[in-house]
Amino acid sequence: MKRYTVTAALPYANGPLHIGHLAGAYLSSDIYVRYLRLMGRDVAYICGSDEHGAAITIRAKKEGTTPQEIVDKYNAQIKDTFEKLGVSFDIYHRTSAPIHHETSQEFFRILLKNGEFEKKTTEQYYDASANQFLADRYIKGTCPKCSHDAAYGDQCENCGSALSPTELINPVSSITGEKPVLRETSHWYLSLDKHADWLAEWIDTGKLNGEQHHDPKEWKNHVLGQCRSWVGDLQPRAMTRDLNWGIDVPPEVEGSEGKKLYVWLDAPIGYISATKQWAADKGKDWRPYWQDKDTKLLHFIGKDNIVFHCIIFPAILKATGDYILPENVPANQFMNLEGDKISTSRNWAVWAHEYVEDCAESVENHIDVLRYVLIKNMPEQKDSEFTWGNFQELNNTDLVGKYANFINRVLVLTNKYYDGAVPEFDASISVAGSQEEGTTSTYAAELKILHEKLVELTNFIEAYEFRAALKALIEISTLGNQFLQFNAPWKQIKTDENAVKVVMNLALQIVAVLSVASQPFLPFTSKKIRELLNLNDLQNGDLQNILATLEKGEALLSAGYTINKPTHLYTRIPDEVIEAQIDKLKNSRPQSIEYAPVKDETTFDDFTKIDLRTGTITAAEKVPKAKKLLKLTVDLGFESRTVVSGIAEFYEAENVLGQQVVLVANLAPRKLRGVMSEGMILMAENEKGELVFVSPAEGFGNGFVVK
RNA sequence: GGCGAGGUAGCUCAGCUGGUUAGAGCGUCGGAUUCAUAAUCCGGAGGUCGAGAGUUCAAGUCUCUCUCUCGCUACCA
Repeated sequence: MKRYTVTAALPYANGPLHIGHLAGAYLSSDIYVRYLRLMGRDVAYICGSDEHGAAITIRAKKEGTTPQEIVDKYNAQIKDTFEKLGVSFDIYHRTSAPIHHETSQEFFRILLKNGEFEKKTTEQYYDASANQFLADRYIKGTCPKCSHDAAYGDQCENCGSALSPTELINPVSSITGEKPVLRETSHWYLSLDKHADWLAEWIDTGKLNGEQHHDPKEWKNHVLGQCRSWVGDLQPRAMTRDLNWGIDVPPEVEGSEGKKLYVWLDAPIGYISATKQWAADKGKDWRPYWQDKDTKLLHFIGKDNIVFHCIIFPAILKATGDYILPENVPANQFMNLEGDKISTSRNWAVWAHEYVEDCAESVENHIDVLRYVLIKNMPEQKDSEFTWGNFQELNNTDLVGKYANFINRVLVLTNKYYDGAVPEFDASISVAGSQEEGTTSTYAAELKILHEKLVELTNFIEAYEFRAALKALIEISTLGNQFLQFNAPWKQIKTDENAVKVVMNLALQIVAVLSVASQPFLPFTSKKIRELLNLNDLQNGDLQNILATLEKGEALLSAGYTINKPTHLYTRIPDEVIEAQIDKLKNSRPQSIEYAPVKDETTFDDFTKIDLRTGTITAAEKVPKAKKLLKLTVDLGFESRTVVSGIAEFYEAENVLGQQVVLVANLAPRKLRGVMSEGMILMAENEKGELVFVSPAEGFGNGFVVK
């Protein structure tokens, strides 16, 4: 392989990063890329902000500002956070950049020219005063079937009929309240179905155009599973939208006015435009990084993005021609936090930018500690869990106890016995072996073992097994600790000074290896160890160099070389720091609960049209083939009703018997999953979407009016 | 309900194409040691591998059924 193009998922520029993001796509890619560079490989590490789409417009409206200000704010914040965390992108770009707009439009032009699009014209309602097309659910009107006057453009709530907006009588825009006009709108659909066959073969066998492109066994199980479940049923997908915040469809294309590119013809192409910008900045040619078959393309993402990176984007790349396809998409699953899902709206998260500030004082070497804990718990094969208790434990045992302690004891002894100089030694003197207590070994044999351990670590990285690689790193320090323990130089120094020189020289070589091997995982620590050893900062290719040196049986630090005095790389984290973080998390309420806005004013007369009655549930059963629905029988005193209610996630059928409820008694009946529902039970819903019955006082009686 | 991924020692997880007494780290118990940030090193205990059935000389590993968790999806009047 001549070169690598490594991408990390583009963060959406409408909020800050949390630990789940880091554990998902960014630390894994950063480890991999740092490793590639240390191996002297040619690599472009690409990322940037995804800055288009409706969510950003909506957020801008909510905050009373412009989309541009939103994306400027979060782009700057995210970029800053990545830098502080040591995520070593070659470029962190943004999709609002002109070069990206041009690149995306160019893709559109080529796809159009290649006949990959199918243009479909439909009539859609257009709100002239809001100056935009209206999505179906933003249109209200009178239902042609039951004359209900508040039917939505896709469905009538009253009779349950599926509608199309053009069927509505007297349609009204829910944005402005004005009458929308019908306008023809055309969109370009990518014919994904035409690509189904080669995609299926490519996913299943790794073959592309009859040649072996990659080994599917190297892909993760859950990634392959997802892909296979999608590739069987591919439909044409619209690649344009009627939006006002995004990339214009090329203006010379007929009917392009007001059309924007769909996010999947925008965001992933951001990888390419970012590469172009990076290449231009460096005076390089971008093309080989995306078009040369000797380039290995890798997408690091979270599991929510699998389908797009494994199906849709490859289809786009191949349909455009000239482009290479990803050789692997090592997607991670999700990281939970303290037993619960990470949630932005519930503010249940450890925010990266807050950690960077908060723990700078309380946790020594805090960035690398976080990196260590997140990598150690990376959700590689299944969802994983971050807890502050585990954070403390890993810091105190692995980093302080094993890793930093080993380095510290070597440096202390070297300074004590040899005034900081790497000792000369006699290679023929045998020492205790590091592998098992009571064995004897030689300097050369131990150096060989060290080399093997290092190779093992690199193999894990090559296989995208970063947790295992990190474990291998700690095992190198354990190897060192065992070696010291078995040889006990602090005793030996009194009896056999020459043997101690062999031991200490080798121990120093282990520290030197750690200074390099740590770099992909713990870059700040690596730099500090280099300083302690009085070595230069690492250069590209250094890992490859030390592997070659060790393989030849040569030392990394030569005798007589002088190192510095030790300092503590990590320190124990006391309980108070952890308790403070847990308190912070548990006391953090959502910054703003998203209360539903109060609806438009209504009249007393309108309100009295609704007939609310007290009732009691007398029978309940689950509706088959539905997760949320219970079929209930409600006693209204004068009659009994069958009601289907979406409460099965919160109430078991047997537990609602006898439950007193308030029922909307004059609601038009509607079929739900094949069962006719004759009314609606009133429920209160909180910000988490949890439902609870709204009930009269116990024993009040059935059939009475609620007003 | 459909599809996908998971359910392995107290905790966090490894176990590739089925093959000797099921592994690691942490925690726990016991011991050694003092160069080191009460860190290190050695040893012990601890699992009917979600449940049940089947295939096989042999199953954590394959098949079927069920069950729980997570994600996507349908369903919430």
